[in-house]
Amino acid sequence: MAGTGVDRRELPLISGGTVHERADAARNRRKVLAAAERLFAQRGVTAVTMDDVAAAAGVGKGTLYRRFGDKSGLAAALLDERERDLQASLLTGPPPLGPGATARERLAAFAAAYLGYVAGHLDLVSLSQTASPGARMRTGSHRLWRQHCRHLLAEGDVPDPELRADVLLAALTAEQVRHWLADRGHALGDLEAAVRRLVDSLLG
Amino acid sequence: MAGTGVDRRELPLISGGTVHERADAARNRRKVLAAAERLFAQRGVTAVTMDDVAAAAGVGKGTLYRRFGDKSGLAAALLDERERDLQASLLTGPPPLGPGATARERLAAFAAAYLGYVAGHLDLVSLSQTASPGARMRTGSHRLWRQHCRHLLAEGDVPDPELRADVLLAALTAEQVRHWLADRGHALGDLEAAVRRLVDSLLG
DNA sequence: CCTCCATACGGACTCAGGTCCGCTTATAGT
DNA sequence: ACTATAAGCGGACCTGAGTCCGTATGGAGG
Repeated sequence: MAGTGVDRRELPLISGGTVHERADAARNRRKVLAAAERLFAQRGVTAVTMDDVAAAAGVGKGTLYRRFGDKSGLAAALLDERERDLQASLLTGPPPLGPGATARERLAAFAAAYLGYVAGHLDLVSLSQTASPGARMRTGSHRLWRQHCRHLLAEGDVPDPELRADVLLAALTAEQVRHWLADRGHALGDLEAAVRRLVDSLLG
Repeated sequence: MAGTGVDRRELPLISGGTVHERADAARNRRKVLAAAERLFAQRGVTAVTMDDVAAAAGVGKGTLYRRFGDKSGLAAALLDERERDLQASLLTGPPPLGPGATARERLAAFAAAYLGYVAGHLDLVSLSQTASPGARMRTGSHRLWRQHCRHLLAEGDVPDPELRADVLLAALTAEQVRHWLADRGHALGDLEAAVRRLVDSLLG
């Protein structure tokens, strides 16, 4: 979570708790995110190239790549802000998403909420997951979702909680959700109900 | 299953039950598959470009793409033959893979066998699944695996058999399996056992 | 205020996947 | 055998992702 893109070397948390980011760099980062958001909204994610973003932001391509690593990093950075709400709800929000409900209830609530999040930003999430193979696992936020699921599954005293956390998240990939919604024509509500039942099964 | 690549218009089954394939076309198809197999074995899948394959096969790039659609199609064609064994076992082989065992036993056996198949051809399967987004769902063989799972799950009287079939296959994506094996350092045997337990949960 | 250099910039360049289209040829029909 | 024609061929070409490297500059230390 946190970092607004960038691979390994940590950089400013989103709020700007600057460890040492040059002013021009911060300005460019903001320009790029704003331009990307606008272009994606206007033309659709797939129709926008990295050159487009760079040009619209009035920035060189190198800058773009230095900041965000690759296209999926840019998508992750844009999603970062939107994930914040969900993440906060999990950690400190009211039940059933936050602490206070049973592990079973919390996991079902998480799965439903995560499904909604993915469905609500399909293209962006898809991009962040599929731009490069294995990108999905490497996002900071993925680690958080994963840990949350693992934790709740372990509380439920299920075998292989870690692996089942991966299974649950693998089931809710952007491409999988897209397939259910678009190719299979399922309604989001039906999916949500089915996913809740699935969680129930996973918890034995 | 069946088609040796090619997008929509069906073409010769692998054995060559020619619906109408020109002799030179068949020859080129074989040359390409042979060259691709050799190059992939020699240099590793990711280090081989489509130009390499075309050149090694003594064929133009256009021919390559006409035959196999895209890189993932080429991978699928190469896997085709290796899938055949597993597919035959499911349909007509001895239990527990084939008919004769309980749905639960058969599904556990399938999951374990499929895991082994994916792990045994990680790079190729990965390529066939990730070359283009959504490629995974569109393979002929995927439909077969899916239907098989759906069928067994339905026999087990589980809710949402179709969706759970997708979940099971989503859990056994090449990238996911690679992550478990390489990044997480799990042993294939442990994974197999865990996947069997997972199937048990899925069947209530 | 000045200097210095780590940090950042930008755009030319490389590389690989995928498309296009004019030419060639296998083969069905006569 | 002889066409006519649909199927196939090949490689030049296009596009877009990601890299490289010479140049510019923010800002810390003097």
